[in-house]
Amino acid sequence: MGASKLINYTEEQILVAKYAKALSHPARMAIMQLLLAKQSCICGDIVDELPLSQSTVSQHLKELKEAGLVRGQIDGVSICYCINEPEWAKLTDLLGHFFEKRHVKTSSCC
Amino acid sequence: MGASKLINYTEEQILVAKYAKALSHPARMAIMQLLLAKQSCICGDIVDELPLSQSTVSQHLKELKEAGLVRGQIDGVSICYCINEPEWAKLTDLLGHFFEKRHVKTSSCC
DNA sequence: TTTATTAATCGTAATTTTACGATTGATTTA
DNA sequence: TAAATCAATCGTAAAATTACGATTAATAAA
Repeated sequence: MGASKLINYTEEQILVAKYAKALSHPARMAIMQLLLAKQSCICGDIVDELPLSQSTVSQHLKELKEAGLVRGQIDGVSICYCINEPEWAKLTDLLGHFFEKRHVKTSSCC
Repeated sequence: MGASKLINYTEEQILVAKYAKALSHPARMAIMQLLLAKQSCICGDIVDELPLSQSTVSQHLKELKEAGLVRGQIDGVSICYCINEPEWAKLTDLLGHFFEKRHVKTSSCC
């Protein structure tokens, strides 16, 4: 009965960390807010709104896509980006649960 | 007139990104969950619960402290860690607002 | 006072992230 | 078909992150 040493992290910890990492850069936050507000947006417009080069924005978009938060669809010469709604709902649920108002029963030690 | 190019990110984007970054590693998520569940915890016990060396855990704790999410207090030879409640409330509000259920008026483009 | 315990910091190496310009590939327009 | 447009990818450099063992500093116990 000593303290059992966790060998691995929980699925929840890994998943939340993954989402948090996707949102851990102001540029990616800005992209997400843009898409959440605008419903959809072509890549060029996103580049125009950010103080970064086209290739750098493309890299950030790739990270958001890889985290599953964003989807892109060809629209002529352009690519139209939008929120991946089911995944976003999943993230909302997960974080909503994690960040819900907590009850501090007693004052903490510090 | 043409699209105005953002020179900087908003305060909200920078702040949320900062919090997200603090939570963007499974070890730091594990620490936060531990403290949220236990109210407080001495450093050694956190080390015991994680599959990492003492120095690495200390580094993660430092990052959480620097993000303002966690506070530590000397307790004899040990250090007692706990959630920084006011800051956590701030984060909860901010993220709660950001991750609140959104209304998708029309189907997205992709 | 000496020894033991606890956690922060130092030094270091490997990996990842961030950013850019240049190039490529795909599609649309002339 | 040729030229133009748009966004992904490549190549690269600089910086940050992650991890560890070793050392240090501070307190407690012997």
